[in-house]
Amino acid sequence: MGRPREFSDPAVVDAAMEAFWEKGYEATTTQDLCTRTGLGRGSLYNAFGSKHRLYEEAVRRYAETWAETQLAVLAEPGSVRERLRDLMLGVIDADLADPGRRGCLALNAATESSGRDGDVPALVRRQFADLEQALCRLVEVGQRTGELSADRPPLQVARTFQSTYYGLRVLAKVTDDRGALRDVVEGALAAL
Amino acid sequence: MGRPREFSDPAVVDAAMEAFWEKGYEATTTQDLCTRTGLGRGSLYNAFGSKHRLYEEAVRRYAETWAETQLAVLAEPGSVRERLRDLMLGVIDADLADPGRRGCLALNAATESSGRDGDVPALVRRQFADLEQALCRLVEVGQRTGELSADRPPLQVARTFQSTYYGLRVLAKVTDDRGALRDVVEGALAAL
DNA sequence: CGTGTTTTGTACTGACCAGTCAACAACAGC
DNA sequence: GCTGTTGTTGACTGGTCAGTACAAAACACG
Repeated sequence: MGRPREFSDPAVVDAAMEAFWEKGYEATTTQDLCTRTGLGRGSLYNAFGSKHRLYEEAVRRYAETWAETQLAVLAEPGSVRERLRDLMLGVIDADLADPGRRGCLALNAATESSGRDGDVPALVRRQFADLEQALCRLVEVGQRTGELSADRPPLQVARTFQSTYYGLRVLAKVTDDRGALRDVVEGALAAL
Repeated sequence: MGRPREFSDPAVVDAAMEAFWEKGYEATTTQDLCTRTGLGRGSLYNAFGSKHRLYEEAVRRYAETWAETQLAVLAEPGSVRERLRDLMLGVIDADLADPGRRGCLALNAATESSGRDGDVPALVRRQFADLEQALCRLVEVGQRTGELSADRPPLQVARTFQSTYYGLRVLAKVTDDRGALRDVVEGALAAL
Protein backbone atom coordinates (compact mmCIF):
# COMPACT_ATOMS: atom_id res chain seq x y z
CA MET A 1 0.00 0.00 0.00
CA GLY A 2 1.02 3.62 -0.32
CA ARG A 3 2.24 5.46 -3.37
CA PRO A 4 4.25 3.27 -5.72
CA ARG A 5 7.82 4.16 -6.63
CA GLU A 6 8.36 5.78 -9.95
CA PHE A 7 11.70 4.11 -10.52
CA SER A 8 13.26 0.68 -10.36
CA ASP A 9 15.97 0.23 -7.78
CA PRO A 10 18.38 -1.63 -10.07
CA ALA A 11 18.20 1.10 -12.72
CA VAL A 12 18.96 3.75 -10.13
CA VAL A 13 21.85 1.75 -8.70
CA ASP A 14 23.18 1.33 -12.22
CA ALA A 15 23.07 5.06 -12.79
CA ALA A 16 24.72 5.75 -9.45
CA MET A 17 27.36 3.14 -10.29
CA GLU A 18 28.25 5.07 -13.43
CA ALA A 19 28.63 8.27 -11.43
CA PHE A 20 30.85 6.68 -8.77
CA TRP A 21 32.80 4.86 -11.45
CA GLU A 22 33.63 8.11 -13.20
CA LYS A 23 34.61 10.25 -10.27
CA GLY A 24 35.12 8.02 -7.27
CA TYR A 25 33.23 8.19 -4.01
CA GLU A 26 34.52 11.43 -2.55
CA ALA A 27 34.34 13.50 -5.70
CA THR A 28 30.79 12.42 -6.51
CA THR A 29 28.24 14.77 -4.99
CA THR A 30 24.67 13.97 -4.06
CA GLN A 31 23.71 16.43 -6.76
CA ASP A 32 25.60 14.32 -9.31
CA LEU A 33 23.66 11.31 -8.12
CA CYS A 34 20.32 13.10 -8.42
CA THR A 35 21.16 14.26 -11.93
CA ARG A 36 22.38 10.86 -13.10
CA THR A 37 19.57 8.88 -11.56
CA GLY A 38 16.88 11.43 -12.37
CA LEU A 39 15.61 11.19 -8.80
CA GLY A 40 14.99 14.05 -6.40
CA ARG A 41 17.01 14.27 -3.23
CA GLY A 42 14.08 13.13 -1.13
CA SER A 43 13.46 10.01 -3.20
CA LEU A 44 17.13 9.10 -3.19
CA TYR A 45 17.41 9.42 0.58
CA ASN A 46 14.08 7.74 1.15
CA ALA A 47 15.19 4.76 -0.90
CA PHE A 48 18.86 4.45 0.05
CA GLY A 49 19.39 6.36 3.27
CA SER A 50 22.76 7.90 2.54
CA LYS A 51 25.38 8.52 -0.09
CA HIS A 52 27.54 5.79 1.37
CA ARG A 53 24.82 3.17 1.35
CA LEU A 54 24.13 3.93 -2.29
CA TYR A 55 27.86 3.57 -2.90
CA GLU A 56 27.82 0.13 -1.31
CA GLU A 57 24.92 -0.87 -3.52
CA ALA A 58 26.75 0.44 -6.57
CA VAL A 59 29.92 -1.50 -5.73
CA ARG A 60 27.86 -4.61 -5.04
CA ARG A 61 26.12 -4.31 -8.36
CA TYR A 62 29.39 -3.74 -10.17
CA ALA A 63 30.87 -6.80 -8.53
CA GLU A 64 27.93 -8.92 -9.60
CA THR A 65 27.73 -7.82 -13.20
CA TRP A 66 31.46 -7.76 -13.71
CA ALA A 67 31.96 -11.15 -12.08
CA GLU A 68 29.38 -12.49 -14.50
CA THR A 69 31.25 -11.06 -17.47
CA GLN A 70 34.60 -12.37 -16.27
CA LEU A 71 33.36 -15.83 -15.46
CA ALA A 72 31.58 -16.00 -18.82
CA VAL A 73 34.87 -15.36 -20.60
CA LEU A 74 36.60 -18.00 -18.52
CA ALA A 75 33.82 -20.49 -19.27
CA GLU A 76 34.04 -20.08 -23.04
CA PRO A 77 35.08 -23.02 -25.20
CA GLY A 78 38.72 -23.23 -26.14
CA SER A 79 42.00 -23.95 -24.43
CA VAL A 80 42.79 -22.61 -20.99
CA ARG A 81 45.45 -20.37 -22.46
CA GLU A 82 43.01 -18.92 -24.98
CA ARG A 83 40.50 -18.16 -22.28
CA LEU A 84 43.01 -16.43 -20.06
CA ARG A 85 44.30 -14.45 -23.02
CA ASP A 86 40.77 -13.41 -23.93
CA LEU A 87 40.22 -12.23 -20.38
CA MET A 88 43.23 -9.95 -20.51
CA LEU A 89 42.84 -8.75 -24.07
CA GLY A 90 39.20 -7.97 -23.39
CA VAL A 91 40.13 -5.82 -20.46
CA ILE A 92 42.77 -3.99 -22.47
CA ASP A 93 40.26 -3.19 -25.18
CA ALA A 94 37.66 -2.08 -22.67
CA ASP A 95 40.04 0.10 -20.69
CA LEU A 96 41.63 1.78 -23.68
CA ALA A 97 38.30 2.33 -25.40
CA ASP A 98 36.89 4.15 -22.38
CA PRO A 99 37.57 7.86 -22.84
CA GLY A 100 37.04 8.51 -19.13
CA ARG A 101 39.68 5.93 -18.19
CA ARG A 102 37.56 4.75 -15.33
CA GLY A 103 39.27 1.40 -15.06
CA CYS A 104 37.82 -1.17 -12.67
CA LEU A 105 35.37 0.14 -10.11
CA ALA A 106 36.22 -2.57 -7.61
CA LEU A 107 39.88 -1.73 -7.88
CA ASN A 108 39.15 1.98 -7.58
CA ALA A 109 37.05 1.30 -4.52
CA ALA A 110 39.78 -0.81 -2.97
CA THR A 111 42.26 1.98 -3.53
CA GLU A 112 40.07 4.82 -2.34
CA SER A 113 38.82 3.13 0.81
CA SER A 114 41.36 3.42 3.58
CA GLY A 115 41.86 0.31 5.63
CA ARG A 116 40.37 -3.09 5.07
CA ASP A 117 37.45 -2.55 7.41
CA GLY A 118 33.96 -1.63 6.31
CA ASP A 119 31.47 -3.01 3.86
CA VAL A 120 33.12 -1.80 0.68
CA PRO A 121 36.51 -3.44 1.27
CA ALA A 122 34.68 -6.62 2.27
CA LEU A 123 32.75 -6.55 -1.00
CA VAL A 124 35.92 -6.03 -3.00
CA ARG A 125 37.71 -8.75 -1.07
CA ARG A 126 34.96 -11.20 -1.89
CA GLN A 127 35.08 -10.32 -5.56
CA PHE A 128 38.81 -10.85 -5.54
CA ALA A 129 38.36 -14.20 -3.81
CA ASP A 130 35.77 -15.29 -6.36
CA LEU A 131 38.08 -14.55 -9.26
CA GLU A 132 40.95 -16.30 -7.50
CA GLN A 133 38.85 -19.40 -7.15
CA ALA A 134 37.68 -19.35 -10.76
CA LEU A 135 41.23 -18.93 -11.99
CA CYS A 136 42.45 -21.70 -9.74
CA ARG A 137 39.91 -24.15 -11.11
CA LEU A 138 40.82 -23.21 -14.63
CA VAL A 139 44.50 -23.78 -13.88
CA GLU A 140 43.63 -27.15 -12.38
CA VAL A 141 41.85 -28.08 -15.59
CA GLY A 142 44.80 -26.98 -17.66
CA GLN A 143 47.21 -28.97 -15.55
CA ARG A 144 45.02 -32.06 -15.67
CA THR A 145 44.74 -32.01 -19.43
CA GLY A 146 48.45 -31.43 -19.75
CA GLU A 147 48.03 -28.05 -21.40
CA LEU A 148 49.84 -26.35 -18.52
CA SER A 149 52.93 -27.60 -16.75
CA ALA A 150 51.87 -29.26 -13.51
CA ASP A 151 54.97 -28.57 -11.48
CA ARG A 152 53.53 -25.65 -9.52
CA PRO A 153 50.58 -25.43 -7.14
CA PRO A 154 47.48 -24.29 -9.08
CA LEU A 155 46.56 -21.80 -6.40
CA GLN A 156 49.96 -20.15 -6.61
CA VAL A 157 49.69 -19.93 -10.39
CA ALA A 158 46.18 -18.51 -10.14
CA ARG A 159 47.18 -15.92 -7.58
CA THR A 160 50.12 -14.78 -9.63
CA PHE A 161 47.99 -14.48 -12.74
CA GLN A 162 45.38 -12.55 -10.83
CA SER A 163 47.97 -10.15 -9.51
CA THR A 164 49.33 -9.58 -13.00
CA TYR A 165 45.79 -9.05 -14.22
CA TYR A 166 45.10 -6.36 -11.64
CA GLY A 167 48.43 -4.74 -12.36
CA LEU A 168 47.44 -4.64 -16.00
CA ARG A 169 44.38 -2.61 -15.13
CA VAL A 170 46.48 -0.22 -13.12
CA LEU A 171 48.89 0.23 -16.00
CA ALA A 172 46.01 0.81 -18.40
CA LYS A 173 45.00 3.75 -16.23
CA VAL A 174 48.07 5.74 -17.10
CA THR A 175 49.35 4.41 -20.38
CA ASP A 176 48.00 4.24 -23.91
CA ASP A 177 50.75 1.91 -25.06
CA ARG A 178 48.93 -1.15 -26.30
CA GLY A 179 52.22 -2.89 -27.00
CA ALA A 180 53.27 -2.58 -23.38
CA LEU A 181 49.98 -3.99 -22.19
CA ARG A 182 50.17 -6.85 -24.67
CA ASP A 183 53.64 -7.65 -23.42
CA VAL A 184 52.13 -8.17 -20.01
CA VAL A 185 49.58 -10.56 -21.48
CA GLU A 186 52.19 -12.56 -23.36
CA GLY A 187 54.45 -12.65 -20.33
CA ALA A 188 51.64 -13.82 -18.08
CA LEU A 189 50.72 -16.60 -20.50
CA ALA A 190 54.32 -17.65 -20.97
CA ALA A 191 54.56 -18.08 -17.23
CA LEU A 192 51.89 -20.74 -17.17
CA MET B 1 65.03 40.78 1.49
CA GLY B 2 61.61 40.51 3.08
CA ARG B 3 60.56 38.38 5.99
CA PRO B 4 62.20 34.95 5.93
CA ARG B 5 60.09 31.80 5.82
CA GLU B 6 59.68 29.95 9.05
CA PHE B 7 59.60 26.54 7.39
CA SER B 8 61.49 24.49 4.84
CA ASP B 9 59.61 23.61 1.71
CA PRO B 10 60.66 19.95 1.61
CA ALA B 11 59.53 19.35 5.17
CA VAL B 12 56.13 20.87 4.39
CA VAL B 13 55.79 18.80 1.22
CA ASP B 14 56.68 15.72 3.24
CA ALA B 15 53.95 16.49 5.76
CA ALA B 16 51.44 17.17 3.00
CA MET B 17 52.48 13.92 1.33
CA GLU B 18 51.58 12.02 4.48
CA ALA B 19 48.16 13.65 4.56
CA PHE B 20 47.40 12.91 0.90
CA TRP B 21 48.79 9.41 1.30
CA GLU B 22 46.40 8.66 4.13
CA LYS B 23 43.20 10.04 2.73
CA GLY B 24 43.67 10.66 -0.98
CA TYR B 25 43.37 13.99 -2.72
CA GLU B 26 39.65 14.62 -2.53
CA ALA B 27 39.17 13.60 1.09
CA THR B 28 42.09 15.70 2.33
CA THR B 29 40.97 19.20 3.31
CA THR B 30 43.08 22.32 3.36
CA GLN B 31 42.54 22.30 7.10
CA ASP B 32 44.12 18.84 7.28
CA LEU B 33 47.07 20.22 5.38
CA CYS B 34 47.43 23.19 7.72
CA THR B 35 47.29 20.93 10.75
CA ARG B 36 49.78 18.42 9.39
CA THR B 37 52.24 20.96 8.08
CA GLY B 38 51.84 23.32 11.01
CA LEU B 39 51.40 26.21 8.63
CA GLY B 40 48.62 28.77 8.53
CA ARG B 41 46.40 29.00 5.50
CA GLY B 42 48.07 32.19 4.38
CA SER B 43 51.53 30.66 4.41
CA LEU B 44 50.37 27.52 2.63
CA TYR B 45 48.71 29.42 -0.18
CA ASN B 46 51.50 31.93 -0.40
CA ALA B 47 54.03 29.16 -0.83
CA PHE B 48 52.13 26.65 -2.96
CA GLY B 49 49.24 28.48 -4.59
CA SER B 50 46.57 25.81 -4.33
CA LYS B 51 45.67 22.47 -2.88
CA HIS B 52 46.26 20.81 -6.22
CA ARG B 53 49.72 22.26 -6.70
CA LEU B 54 50.71 21.04 -3.29
CA TYR B 55 49.35 17.64 -4.27
CA GLU B 56 51.55 17.62 -7.34
CA GLU B 57 54.55 18.47 -5.21
CA ALA B 58 53.64 15.69 -2.80
CA VAL B 59 53.32 13.11 -5.57
CA ARG B 60 56.57 14.29 -7.10
CA ARG B 61 58.35 13.96 -3.81
CA TYR B 62 56.89 10.52 -3.22
CA ALA B 63 58.02 9.41 -6.66
CA GLU B 64 61.54 10.61 -5.99
CA THR B 65 62.00 9.08 -2.57
CA TRP B 66 60.27 5.85 -3.42
CA ALA B 67 62.14 5.43 -6.68
CA GLU B 68 65.33 5.80 -4.70
CA THR B 69 64.27 3.07 -2.29
CA GLN B 70 63.21 0.72 -5.05
CA LEU B 71 66.30 1.21 -7.15
CA ALA B 72 68.47 0.75 -4.08
CA VAL B 73 66.92 -2.67 -3.46
CA LEU B 74 67.44 -3.63 -7.09
CA ALA B 75 71.07 -2.50 -6.93
CA GLU B 76 71.93 -4.61 -3.90
CA PRO B 77 74.46 -7.39 -4.22
CA GLY B 78 73.09 -10.86 -4.86
CA SER B 79 71.46 -12.73 -7.68
CA VAL B 80 68.82 -11.12 -9.84
CA ARG B 81 66.20 -13.43 -8.40
CA GLU B 82 67.14 -12.49 -4.86
CA ARG B 83 66.89 -8.81 -5.63
CA LEU B 84 63.49 -9.13 -7.26
CA ARG B 85 62.29 -11.24 -4.35
CA ASP B 86 63.55 -8.64 -1.88
CA LEU B 87 61.67 -5.96 -3.76
CA MET B 88 58.39 -7.80 -3.45
CA LEU B 89 58.86 -9.12 0.07
CA GLY B 90 59.83 -5.66 1.23
CA VAL B 91 56.67 -4.22 -0.16
CA ILE B 92 54.57 -6.92 1.48
CA ASP B 93 56.13 -6.18 4.84
CA ALA B 94 55.70 -2.46 4.42
CA ASP B 95 52.09 -2.67 3.27
CA LEU B 96 50.98 -5.13 5.94
CA ALA B 97 52.81 -3.26 8.69
CA ASP B 98 51.04 -0.02 7.85
CA PRO B 99 47.91 0.19 10.02
CA GLY B 100 46.40 2.82 7.73
CA ARG B 101 46.79 0.55 4.68
CA ARG B 102 47.83 3.48 2.59
CA GLY B 103 49.51 1.37 -0.06
CA CYS B 104 51.48 3.13 -2.77
CA LEU B 105 50.78 6.83 -3.19
CA ALA B 106 51.67 6.79 -6.88
CA LEU B 107 49.24 3.96 -7.44
CA ASN B 108 46.57 5.70 -5.40
CA ALA B 109 47.11 8.86 -7.41
CA ALA B 110 46.88 6.94 -10.67
CA THR B 111 43.60 5.42 -9.56
CA GLU B 112 42.04 8.58 -8.17
CA SER B 113 42.94 10.83 -11.10
CA SER B 114 40.49 10.40 -13.92
CA GLY B 115 41.99 10.30 -17.38
CA ARG B 116 45.65 10.27 -18.31
CA ASP B 117 45.87 14.00 -18.79
CA GLY B 118 47.26 16.41 -16.24
CA ASP B 119 50.44 16.68 -14.27
CA VAL B 120 49.75 13.97 -11.74
CA PRO B 121 49.16 11.16 -14.25
CA ALA B 122 52.25 12.30 -16.11
CA LEU B 123 54.28 12.08 -12.92
CA VAL B 124 52.97 8.62 -12.20
CA ARG B 125 53.57 7.52 -15.76
CA ARG B 126 57.17 8.59 -15.54
CA GLN B 127 57.67 6.74 -12.29
CA PHE B 128 56.21 3.63 -13.88
CA ALA B 129 58.51 4.04 -16.87
CA ASP B 130 61.55 4.40 -14.63
CA LEU B 131 60.79 1.19 -12.81
CA GLU B 132 60.12 -0.59 -16.07
CA GLN B 133 63.53 0.42 -17.34
CA ALA B 134 65.31 -0.59 -14.13
CA LEU B 135 63.60 -3.97 -14.18
CA CYS B 136 64.42 -4.45 -17.83
CA ARG B 137 68.12 -3.85 -17.25
CA LEU B 138 68.12 -6.25 -14.37
CA VAL B 139 66.48 -8.93 -16.50
CA GLU B 140 69.07 -8.33 -19.19
CA VAL B 141 71.80 -8.90 -16.66
CA GLY B 142 70.13 -12.09 -15.47
CA GLN B 143 69.77 -13.37 -19.00
CA ARG B 144 73.36 -12.54 -19.87
CA THR B 145 74.76 -14.35 -16.87
CA GLY B 146 72.53 -17.31 -17.57
CA GLU B 147 70.63 -16.97 -14.32
CA LEU B 148 67.38 -16.38 -16.19
CA SER B 149 66.24 -18.19 -19.29
CA ALA B 150 66.98 -16.03 -22.31
CA ASP B 151 64.16 -17.21 -24.55
CA ARG B 152 61.91 -14.19 -23.96
CA PRO B 153 62.39 -10.48 -24.63
CA PRO B 154 63.73 -8.80 -21.48
CA LEU B 155 61.28 -5.93 -21.85
CA GLN B 156 58.35 -8.29 -21.93
CA VAL B 157 59.61 -10.10 -18.85
CA ALA B 158 60.16 -6.80 -17.06
CA ARG B 159 56.72 -5.48 -17.94
CA THR B 160 55.04 -8.63 -16.75
CA PHE B 161 56.94 -8.57 -13.49
CA GLN B 162 56.06 -4.92 -13.00
CA SER B 163 52.41 -5.63 -13.58
CA THR B 164 52.46 -8.45 -11.06
CA TYR B 165 54.24 -6.18 -8.62
CA TYR B 166 51.57 -3.49 -8.88
CA GLY B 167 48.87 -6.09 -8.59
CA LEU B 168 50.54 -7.27 -5.42
CA ARG B 169 50.16 -3.82 -3.93
CA VAL B 170 46.52 -3.74 -4.89
CA LEU B 171 45.93 -7.12 -3.27
CA ALA B 172 47.73 -5.98 -0.13
CA LYS B 173 45.18 -3.21 0.16
CA VAL B 174 42.35 -5.58 0.86
CA THR B 175 43.88 -8.75 2.22
CA ASP B 176 45.91 -9.65 5.29
CA ASP B 177 46.75 -13.09 3.95
CA ARG B 178 50.53 -13.15 3.85
CA GLY B 179 50.47 -16.60 2.32
CA ALA B 180 48.46 -15.38 -0.65
CA LEU B 181 50.84 -12.49 -1.22
CA ARG B 182 53.85 -14.76 -0.93
CA ASP B 183 52.32 -17.06 -3.52
CA VAL B 184 52.33 -14.13 -5.89
CA VAL B 185 56.01 -13.55 -5.19
CA GLU B 186 56.94 -17.18 -5.74
CA GLY B 187 54.83 -17.34 -8.87
CA ALA B 188 56.40 -14.20 -10.28
CA LEU B 189 59.89 -15.53 -9.63
CA ALA B 190 59.07 -18.93 -11.07
CA ALA B 191 58.00 -17.18 -14.26
CA LEU B 192 61.45 -15.74 -14.84
C1' DC C 1 66.76 53.61 12.50
C1' DG C 2 63.52 53.97 8.27
C1' DT C 3 61.85 51.86 4.17
C1' DG C 4 60.56 48.26 1.02
C1' DT C 5 59.48 43.48 0.64
C1' DT C 6 57.98 39.20 1.99
C1' DT C 7 55.69 36.06 5.39
C1' DT C 8 52.28 35.18 8.82
C1' DG C 9 47.90 34.86 11.24
C1' DT C 10 43.17 35.34 11.08
C1' DA C 11 38.84 36.80 9.73
C1' DC C 12 36.19 36.38 5.93
C1' DT C 13 33.95 34.94 1.42
C1' DG C 14 30.55 32.71 -1.53
C1' DA C 15 29.85 28.29 -2.99
C1' DC C 16 28.69 23.87 -2.13
C1' DC C 17 28.32 19.86 0.87
C1' DA C 18 25.29 15.81 2.80
C1' DG C 19 21.24 15.41 4.72
C1' DT C 20 16.29 16.98 6.55
C1' DC C 21 11.64 18.38 6.40
C1' DA C 22 6.92 19.36 5.55
C1' DA C 23 3.48 19.98 2.22
C1' DC C 24 1.61 17.57 -1.46
C1' DA C 25 0.58 13.52 -4.66
C1' DA C 26 -0.58 8.75 -5.72
C1' DC C 27 -1.88 4.60 -4.79
C1' DA C 28 -4.44 0.09 -1.87
C1' DG C 29 -7.98 -1.53 0.87
C1' DC C 30 -12.34 -0.85 2.68
C1' DG D 1 -14.60 8.03 -2.32
C1' DC D 2 -12.64 8.06 2.14
C1' DT D 3 -8.45 6.82 4.88
C1' DG D 4 -3.93 5.30 5.80
C1' DT D 5 0.46 4.83 3.92
C1' DT D 6 4.13 5.61 1.10
C1' DG D 7 6.72 8.45 -2.53
C1' DT D 8 7.87 12.89 -4.41
C1' DT D 9 9.18 17.60 -4.55
C1' DG D 10 11.87 21.49 -3.60
C1' DA D 11 13.10 24.64 -0.26
C1' DC D 12 15.92 24.64 3.64
C1' DT D 13 19.63 23.55 7.21
C1' DG D 14 24.10 23.98 9.57
C1' DG D 15 28.47 22.95 8.47
C1' DT D 16 32.47 22.86 5.74
C1' DC D 17 34.86 23.63 1.53
C1' DA D 18 38.90 25.96 -1.18
C1' DG D 19 40.54 30.17 -1.57
C1' DT D 20 41.09 35.50 -0.45
C1' DA D 21 42.00 39.94 1.96
C1' DC D 22 44.42 42.53 4.89
C1' DA D 23 46.86 44.11 8.72
C1' DA D 24 50.60 43.01 11.70
C1' DA D 25 55.23 41.18 11.89
C1' DA D 26 59.98 40.11 10.60
C1' DC D 27 63.60 40.63 8.12
C1' DA D 28 67.54 43.13 4.41
C1' DC D 29 69.49 47.06 2.99
C1' DG D 30 70.71 51.73 3.17
